[in-house]
Amino acid sequence: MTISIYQQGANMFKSVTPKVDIMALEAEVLEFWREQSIFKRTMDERKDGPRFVFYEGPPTANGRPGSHHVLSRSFKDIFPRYRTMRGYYVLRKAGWDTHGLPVEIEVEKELGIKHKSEIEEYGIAEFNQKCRDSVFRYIEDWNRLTERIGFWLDLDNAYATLTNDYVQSVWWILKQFWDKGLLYQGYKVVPYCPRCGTPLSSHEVSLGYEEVDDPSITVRFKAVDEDDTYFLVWTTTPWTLPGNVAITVGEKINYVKIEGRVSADAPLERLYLARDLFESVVLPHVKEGGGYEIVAEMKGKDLVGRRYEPLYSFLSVDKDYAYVTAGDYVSIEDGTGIVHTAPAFGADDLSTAQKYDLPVLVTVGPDGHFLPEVTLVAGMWFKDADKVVSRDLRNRGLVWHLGQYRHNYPHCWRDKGPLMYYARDTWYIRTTEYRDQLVGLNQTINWVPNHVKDGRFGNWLEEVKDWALGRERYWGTPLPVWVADDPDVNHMVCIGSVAELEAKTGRNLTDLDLHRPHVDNITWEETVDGKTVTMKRVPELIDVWFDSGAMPYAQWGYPTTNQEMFEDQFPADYICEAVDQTRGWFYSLHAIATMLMDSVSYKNVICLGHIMADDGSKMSKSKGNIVVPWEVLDRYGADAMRWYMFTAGQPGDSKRMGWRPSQEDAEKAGITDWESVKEIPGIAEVLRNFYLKLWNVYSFFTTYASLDRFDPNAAAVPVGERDALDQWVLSELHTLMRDVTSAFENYDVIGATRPLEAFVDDLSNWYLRRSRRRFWQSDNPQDKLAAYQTLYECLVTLTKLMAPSMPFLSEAMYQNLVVGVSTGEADSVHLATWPEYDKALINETLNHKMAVVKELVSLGHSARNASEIKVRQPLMEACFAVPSHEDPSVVLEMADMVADELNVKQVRVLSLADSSNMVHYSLKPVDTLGRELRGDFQAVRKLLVEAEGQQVVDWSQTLLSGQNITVEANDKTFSLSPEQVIVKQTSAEGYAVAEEHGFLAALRTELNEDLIREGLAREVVRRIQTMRKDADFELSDRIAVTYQAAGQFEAVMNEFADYIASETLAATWQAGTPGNADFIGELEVDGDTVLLGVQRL
RNA sequence: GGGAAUGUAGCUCAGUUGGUUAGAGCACUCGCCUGAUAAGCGAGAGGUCAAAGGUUCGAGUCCUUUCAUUCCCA
Repeated sequence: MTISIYQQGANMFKSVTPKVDIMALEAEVLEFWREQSIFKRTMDERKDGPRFVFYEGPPTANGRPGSHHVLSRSFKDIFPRYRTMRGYYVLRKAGWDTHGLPVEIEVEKELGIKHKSEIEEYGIAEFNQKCRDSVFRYIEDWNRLTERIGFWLDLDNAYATLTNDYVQSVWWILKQFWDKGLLYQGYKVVPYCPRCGTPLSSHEVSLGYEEVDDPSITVRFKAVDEDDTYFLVWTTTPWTLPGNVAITVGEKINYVKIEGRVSADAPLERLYLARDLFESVVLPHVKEGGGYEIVAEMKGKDLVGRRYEPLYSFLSVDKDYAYVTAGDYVSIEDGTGIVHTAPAFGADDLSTAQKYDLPVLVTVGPDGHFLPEVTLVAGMWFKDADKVVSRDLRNRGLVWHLGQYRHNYPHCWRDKGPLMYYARDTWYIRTTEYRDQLVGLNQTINWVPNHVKDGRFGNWLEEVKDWALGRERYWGTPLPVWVADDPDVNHMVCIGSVAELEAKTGRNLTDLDLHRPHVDNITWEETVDGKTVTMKRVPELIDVWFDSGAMPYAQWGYPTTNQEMFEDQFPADYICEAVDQTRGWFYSLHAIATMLMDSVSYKNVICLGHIMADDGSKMSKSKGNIVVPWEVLDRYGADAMRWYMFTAGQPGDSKRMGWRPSQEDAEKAGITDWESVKEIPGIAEVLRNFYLKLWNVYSFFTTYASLDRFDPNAAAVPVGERDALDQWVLSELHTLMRDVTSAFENYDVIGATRPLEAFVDDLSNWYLRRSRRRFWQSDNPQDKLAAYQTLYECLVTLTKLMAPSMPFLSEAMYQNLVVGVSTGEADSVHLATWPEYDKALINETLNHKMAVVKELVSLGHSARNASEIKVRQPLMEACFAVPSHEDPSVVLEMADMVADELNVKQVRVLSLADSSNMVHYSLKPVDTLGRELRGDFQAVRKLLVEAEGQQVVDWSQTLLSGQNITVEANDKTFSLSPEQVIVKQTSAEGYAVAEEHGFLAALRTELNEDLIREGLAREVVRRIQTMRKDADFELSDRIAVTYQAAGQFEAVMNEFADYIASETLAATWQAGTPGNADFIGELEVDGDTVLLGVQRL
């Protein structure tokens, strides 16, 4: 590899320019990883290490990967990289989800097929082959993106849910459930299109909502045990009334019995309905001469069990029915608070039927037409029966009110016809039997964010329903149940492996494709109770979520193959997907592991929010607000995009992402070169504020370290003998190591990333800025070495701390800083050992002191600003005050640094004596005083805060000298200690001052001749430096200076000759005409000028 | 219709068990510094903490209701 930034074997840092070509850097790192097989080595070299198990939630490769996949794949990558550095063996097997309806729909579109029946005409084998061909259509895109963003995943050994090994494992799991009696057949209400003869997925249903007018009918259900008394029931689907088996109330809802008549000529009657709906719903429909009054009140639970006369009795019924049931889905938003219940045509209705063991009356056939037995509407299209049933009930005096109701109702997205909620016979898994285990095991899982555990996911488990497993489709894992073809023989078997099938059939089925129609063609004969029957497979496939939830076992083909691999890799330590998987993969993994292994299948899970468009709306192709990941990567690189994903917000929150300006806005504004102006501000900021800042520190270090031939293997200067600034930055570094490590251990990604930004800022803008001169000095080699060693440790440690999050930059820096110059170190930062912090180096007091110093220096700058005296002009003195709860001695400890930073000769703490004329005091009680004083707190607080004049000076100085003060409020006397009152010194007069939160800086602005001349000397230095820069001299070039000074500059150029010469690396320094120098410049201050000539030597 | 999450400056986000004058970065304006920096430093402006009630000496934080957005379920 020809990598400019790595210089192998030279035993010397390669000097790095301040400019970085991120694209080239990342390409080179990728090439390096590839050539050295670094990813493979992270696994090979840790084979004997402790296990960290990661499961890849399989995506489908029949669509292109989007930005949200960069999000999830970055999060999937960061913890395995961290754990690898901690010495763990992390096997990272890729996986692909390949089955399901979306695949079929794609193929249907391709073939121009509209109806399910056309698939069978086309041929299931051919159709499924098309599906098989389509599922890996974009796998190359996926592989490329996965590599480009640095997601290390073993793509070469990926599992796929369509392989025979995988399907066979799924069969084995189903067989285990079958043997435990967990599989059964029952009804499930699905949105169903009777024209297409197929159920629709929820996604398809959401495509077809339309506003329609339906009948709104309020029906009298005659109570059996009371004369002239009815339950008032409301429905918008009269056609379902012949299927009625119950009416349902809400247990906690208040109901009333009312007595009266609906109109003058109507008979007297009593009606039950929800109390809250009496006035709003019933009374408006009462006609002239009618009226009702409340005669009794009761709760819904008091009505449960009451019987009524069925409206119809077309079908024979073998179970008890026609009574009042309870359901928590009953609302009093509309209707009457009593719900008509027809289990064949509503999901709530069916769950009530299952709860009460009610019959399911299927009055309509799968073709949408009524069965012949339902004589009233026999053979009629279901929707046409609304009118007939309404008319029939009206003729029988059972309709209390009939109107119209406008609402959104789902329609088939293919043929636009109304959907029918329809109970289909299907297979279930009895997950309800495991509810307690599901809930209990969930409590042991670490959820990020935590609220999902007891919120979205926990609630779902609490109310878990039996898992509807069957699908009447073509492309998927076939349900391995074979039934006798003779309806009189009740015999079924579940097949758990190909071997079992071979035993049954006596055939060699090694080459059998475990999909339809090939599996359907496998039949055999058995003798049951003396009858010989043919065993045929049931037509169903299974829910694709079961496929994905089976991956801990099926990715290894368990138990037929790889038993030891499975045991080694179960359960997962860590998985990560977006929040929509709570009822998807998170659930299917959890449910299967609970029922099969009595175990969790993952111990830690990060549940990510979605990526939204810039305005918070959904990203969609039709809106054109999709952010294509490749465009982001090509502009900002993978590290920046990853870092943005990690730091932009809480993992569980949705993130907004979009180009600004948007293409649309750019066009409106007449911008023609949108491609060159567009930005994603958040990611651009990552580059500016973190990546490039770090790069510049790195560039500074390598530049001077190679000039000075710094040897990182030299004996270390003991930390105790290093400069306070070194001790401070190392203390911050080890604090950072501690905090980042603890965040990684707690699956806290923000905690593992954001603190690095703050540290790099400190490193660059405080440590390095304050230390620069130490790298250039020539008279104190030990201090210089200490500075190099300190900065080196910071940079090397940073490469390791950010290796999991920014794998490319950290690798590039590590190669140059470590691999190039030291032997015996890991070949890649990703093979390196995670750095352990040294508790002894963490000095919280020092960290706090430096924070105070930075605050005071910042105020000093602020004061200079206010007085308009530039930093180049030295001043005599700076005075500081801190609030009473801070220690002012830090000012004196760090006096040199403060003085230098502010360019003042002397640093002082304001004393009580001299401050009284300079400072205004203000008082404030500590907040916790409120706990003691309770009701008197506000009065005392007011007294302190509003104190003025000599009073506040006396109180403040008393407190500052450590004594109590006495105040009177609410006719009581309070003695307050310095711990209970904060004294703030807030402003001063006659000085340049700045104040914030009681920290105060005051600069003495008075100048004398000495200070002015020194200021001029600095002006000269600055001018010469600028000339050096303009002349493109090298940093180490020596120069000759010739000058011609006038006025006050004459004295300055003599007095400060040595100072100016050493600052500017001037080897010769002489007065004269600079006429023959290479570069000439002029400096003018207050009318005096100096002419400067510089020449490279 | 039910459940969950979110709502703090123009934008992106912090804000510990309730407790200093609600903070930071970006963007904007002005100034400074520049011998590492695509940078840095300082100042200015910008907030009814989604809204309304309540608890409390004290609420961005706790409670109730409402609104908006998103996700899941129906």
